[in-house]
This record gives sequence, structure tokens and C-alpha cells, in this order.
Amino acid sequence: MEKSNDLTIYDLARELKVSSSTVSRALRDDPRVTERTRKRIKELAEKKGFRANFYARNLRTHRTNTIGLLVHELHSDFIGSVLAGIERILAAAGYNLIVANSKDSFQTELKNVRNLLDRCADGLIASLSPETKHLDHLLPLPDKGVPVILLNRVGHPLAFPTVAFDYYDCGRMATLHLVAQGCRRVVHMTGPLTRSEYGDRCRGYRDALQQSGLPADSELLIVNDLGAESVKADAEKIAAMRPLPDGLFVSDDYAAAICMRTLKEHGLKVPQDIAVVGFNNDRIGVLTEPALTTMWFPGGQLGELAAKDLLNRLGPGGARQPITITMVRSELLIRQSSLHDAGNRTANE
Amino acid sequence: MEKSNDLTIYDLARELKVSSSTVSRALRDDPRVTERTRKRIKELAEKKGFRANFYARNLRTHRTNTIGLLVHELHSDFIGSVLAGIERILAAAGYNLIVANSKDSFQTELKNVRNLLDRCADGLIASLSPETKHLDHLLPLPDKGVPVILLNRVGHPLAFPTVAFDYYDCGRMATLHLVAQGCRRVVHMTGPLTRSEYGDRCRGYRDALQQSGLPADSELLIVNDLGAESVKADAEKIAAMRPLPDGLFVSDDYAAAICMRTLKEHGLKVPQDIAVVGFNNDRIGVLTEPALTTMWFPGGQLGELAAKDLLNRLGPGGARQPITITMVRSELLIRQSSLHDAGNRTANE
DNA sequence: GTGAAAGCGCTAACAA
DNA sequence: TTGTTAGCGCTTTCAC
Repeated sequence: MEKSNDLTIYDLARELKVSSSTVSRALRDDPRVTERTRKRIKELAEKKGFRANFYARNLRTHRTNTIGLLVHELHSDFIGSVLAGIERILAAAGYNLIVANSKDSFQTELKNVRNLLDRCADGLIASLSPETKHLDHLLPLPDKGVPVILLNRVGHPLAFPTVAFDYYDCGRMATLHLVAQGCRRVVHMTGPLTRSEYGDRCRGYRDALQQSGLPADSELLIVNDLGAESVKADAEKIAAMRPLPDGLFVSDDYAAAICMRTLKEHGLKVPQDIAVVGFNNDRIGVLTEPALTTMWFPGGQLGELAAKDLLNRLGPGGARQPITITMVRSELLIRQSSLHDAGNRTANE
Repeated sequence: MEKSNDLTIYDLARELKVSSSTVSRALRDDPRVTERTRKRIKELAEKKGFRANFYARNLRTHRTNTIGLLVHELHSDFIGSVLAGIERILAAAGYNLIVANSKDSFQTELKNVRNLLDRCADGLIASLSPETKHLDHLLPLPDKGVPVILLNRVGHPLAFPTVAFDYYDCGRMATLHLVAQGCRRVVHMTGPLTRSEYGDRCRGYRDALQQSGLPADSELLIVNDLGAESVKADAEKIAAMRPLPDGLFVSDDYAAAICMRTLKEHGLKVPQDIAVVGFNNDRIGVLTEPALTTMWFPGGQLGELAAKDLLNRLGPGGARQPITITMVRSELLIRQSSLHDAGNRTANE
């Protein structure tokens, strides 16, 4: 809270009998100061442990080397890996990261944006709150020279550069994989469709079914909160469906694991009776029996891409560069739980 | 990067025909300005969207409302929840958080500390790199009015307030629980003992055995990297041990899950042949068969305690308050995997 | 190549 | 209660 250091360029200047401007220049490697004086100054600064006052400097230059990261939650494994990816790139480029969590509240998000602007963040990376229905709070920023990158949510209209997972494609791939395994009645269990991450996957699921000429009956779509209890309850409903579905695509690996276990408890075999595909490549997937086929989307990579994109826009005029939308493809990790053709069907069909 | 706002208190002052100091005071609710002028000033500021220049203010006050968080890694679920806990408390108190990751490198940690000081962080919360062998880089800070809280690592000597999990106690509790279940040969599988989180648990394990009059043979201690492959390999060794151990305490739930699975593959029953206790309360624990007994230590709570402690030290003179060491106790969550007496032994003994 | 001087926008003595 | 003034520590013209 007090100054970290009371040494100023004036102290150095006095001691070396030069002016403060010379010291200032020398420390910033301004070519106008002689090699010799520069060296003297730098040596003294080093010796005395001089550190320039960040705030005084900023007051003049308006550059802070600070990036604001707006997230809407901080608890999940996923956001943690995104954060790690962003930090990795920004730290390497000499930027600091201020993390602000909106806890899914639009009001808090607004407050955080303002705060980060007050702190003259050089740029923003934002994973918006699900409550956020418009981007009015972000729209003026590029004009002020503050580039903004949106994470994992393709805004309408496409007002900002965005790095996102292609959840639609994920949903499609997962479903097509099940179809390719011979599944004809594929259930999709997922979270609230108002969240685009679930909504997009669901559209991918529907389109994949349609494209394959299969029914997308509404009873095949199960929406819950993906919590342990509701998943178990809904898995029991699946086990009781007649005709029995032969494929299950769950939007979360942990939920998928619970489903598999519940189905097994009801005497069904995975994958022979029901082939299962999960989502997230949670490490739980290799421990389930059978091992779980899943969609893998590396959060760290998403973070890195966003940070790199932001860095490219930090130069002068950078905030006015063309908007790019980067849809990160994810990968289908095929394990035993979905290899429908591998075993023979049992009863119940 | 440019100023977010070119409106200064002078602009407001001119427009209202008062002095800049009056504006400054009014905006900070200084009781010396009349209710009426204060209101006029605030209204204009609001209307014009005035935002005080954070850097100019800091240049005077040396308060930044910024806390630096030094972590040595950012990838794990655990550090994520600690971060979330810290953020929750600090945001509520109006502080911002700058996150700096040392990636286990002491050099980077040093750089980060300097950077945070340059930015006049009001305080620091630090989870030090395992490479860090001394605290010379932190020792001067409290004298400069910058309080430091250490996370999860009790320094020697006790130079800083610390909030940590009592891993020694954890190790003891887990082991005593197994002993209470009737186990007489308890294996401990853990990570590198040079890391205090593992070393402390291991000491707890040893002391618990000794206290119970049981052997702490060195062959009962298995140290590996807790990765899937080494865990599986070592679990196979355990299955082959003669006499067969009857208890297994693993320093990580995921590793414990792999152990259980491997033991089962070798025809052993958990908990009847070997009772198992894990560590972390990973959500995987309720999915294993049997469900896994584990030590629960809530990272979020650790973060909250650290943040609260720091807030208490931010006032004037606060950094010189007595050092407190807060050892967060964790809880033993007893599930089926350790209920040794529940079933009957089978062969192999 | 170096120095003098004028701010950046705000706060805090001190006066009035 | 309000205004005047002098900085906070740095950068940046503009002279020399």
C-alpha cells in the first residue's frame, strides 16, 4: 500500500549529476543518450534496485500492460484451463492479467467492465454472463482503442472477434458417430438449452439425426441440470423407455458416467444395448467401465488462441482490424462405450 | 490503451464554477462539502459519465485496491477453487486480483513478485513454487506496508501469516481410520515427498502407524508421480505383495480409483481384502465401485480464509500484526471402500 | 547528447 | 464550507 520504493529518477539523477530526463531516457534505452552515460545510469539503477513508478508512468503514457479477463464463473475445470492458457501467452508477452468474475450476473459484469476500463486495461477477454443480452457495455471499447475478444459465445451481431468451440459441430459429430455405429434411436441428455453451449450441441444433434433420416422425437431429448440426482433419475427413465433407445449422447462426461452406471444397474449393457458418448474428456472417462467415448475440447488451446488474437490487436489501430471468428474444432475420442457393433445385442428390443 | 475517458475533475469544476478540490471531495463523499454542492457535482459526474483516473489517484495515494495472487500452477482443480474463494472475498471488499503464475519456477516467481510490487499491490497471497527455498524476496514486504499471506505451505521460520491444510493431520486421520477398521498392514501411495503436501501426509501416516504399534516398513511406502501409468504399475505390485496388505491410503482420489480397479482386476475385493482411502474428495469418488472413502479439503474455504486474513492486515499498521498460522482441518468422508469389517476376507492372506 | 520546464489528473495541506 | 497551491514520479516537448 505504501510505495514499494522511494527511489525516484531524481535520486539517480542527482547522484550522477545528470538531469532526470536523461535518466528517464537511459532507462528506456532511448538511443539519444550516449552509450557511456546510459551504462552509468543503468548500473546505478541496478545497484540501488531502482524500479520505475508504474503509476506515474501510466499517468503519462496510458499504457498499462494489463489485460482484463472477464469470466462468468471461476469454479469449473474448464474455465481454469482456459485461464491457464490465456495466462501462458500473455505472461510471455509481458502482460498482466486481472481476473474479474461476474458470477453469472449481468450487473456485476457491467461493474467489472467499468472497473477494468478505469484501470486502463489495454484489452479485454470476455466470457460473458448468460444474463447478458446485449453488448452495449462493450461496443464502445474498440473505438477507444481497447480491443475485446469474446470467448465461447458467438455474439449476434458479430461485433467482436471471437474464439469459441464449435459446439454445434460437436453435437453433430457425436451423434453421427452413434449413427455410424448402427444406433437408430439416439437420446440426448443435456443442460439448459438457453445456454448456447447446450443449445448449439442440441441443434447439432437434431441436424445429424435429420440428415441421417432418423427420428428426432421430443421424448428423445432430455434436459436437466446435469447434476447427479437428476441425471440418475433421468437415466432410469431411459432404461424404462420402450422401445429402448440404442444410443445416448450426454453433454457431460460425469453425467454420462452416472448414466452408464444406472443403465447397468438396470441390467442393460453398454455399449451392446445402448452406446454412450459423453462430452468434455473428463479424466473420469478412462475409469468408467466401459471406457467412455467423448468429445475433447481443450480449454487451454481456446485460451491461447484468444490471447494471441488479442495481442495482435493491441498495436496502434489494432482494435479496428477485421473481426475474426475462430471456431475451435474438437475431437471425438472413441473408446469402448460407443462401439455398438462390437458386441451383440441382448434382450429388451 | 488510450484513456478510457478524457473528462477530468477540472472539466466538472469549470462547468459548475467550483474548484477542482471541491469536486474531488464531493466525489469521495468528504463530509466537508455541502449536501447541495455534493449533489450537483455527483449528478453532473453521473450525467457525463465521469470516471476518476485511477492512475493519477494512485500516484497520490499509493493505494491501488489491487491484490496480487502468486500461484505456482494454474491447471489444477484445486487451485481453481482456491482462486474462486479468494476472488469471492476480495471482490466483495472492492479489491481486484492480479493473477501471476510461476509455473513452479523460482525465477518466474521472483519476477512476478517484483512486477506486483511495481504495480503497488496492496497485498499478496502466495502459493510458492516448490523450487523456492528461502523467502528473501518476500521478507522485506511487510516492512513496506505490504502484507503477505502464504498459502498451503508453512514456511520455516514462521515469517508470514499462513493458511494451509493440515496435511499431517490428514495423513494421520486417514491412516488411523484404516487401523480402526482393523487394518494391520497399511500401504501408502503418494507423490514426491519433497513436496510438503505429500511429505506431511506421509509423516502423518508414519506417526499414525507407530502410535498404533504397527510396522511402517519401507516397502509399505510407495512413491510415484500419481499418474495413471505408474499408479497402475504400482497397484499391480501391491496385489503381488506377500503378505498382502490389508489397507491402502492413496494421496489422490483419481489414483485411488485406478488402484481399486487394478486390485479388482487381480481378483482382490475392496474393501474386504484391502480397504482403500483416497484424498481430495474428487467427484470421481462417488462413482467408483465401491464408493471411495476420502479426505475432503475445500479449496474454496482455504482461499476465503486467506483473503479474509489479508483484508484484516490491509489497514494502516496491519502488516505488522501478529503472525497467525491457520491450519484448516479437513474431513474424513467415509464411504464403502474403507469399511473393512463390513465384509468377510477372502483368500490370499 | 543533455537539460529545463511543463504537464498527466488527482489529492491534501494550508488559507480564506 | 470552499479555494489555492504544490506536488505524486514520470515523460516529453523544446531549447541549447
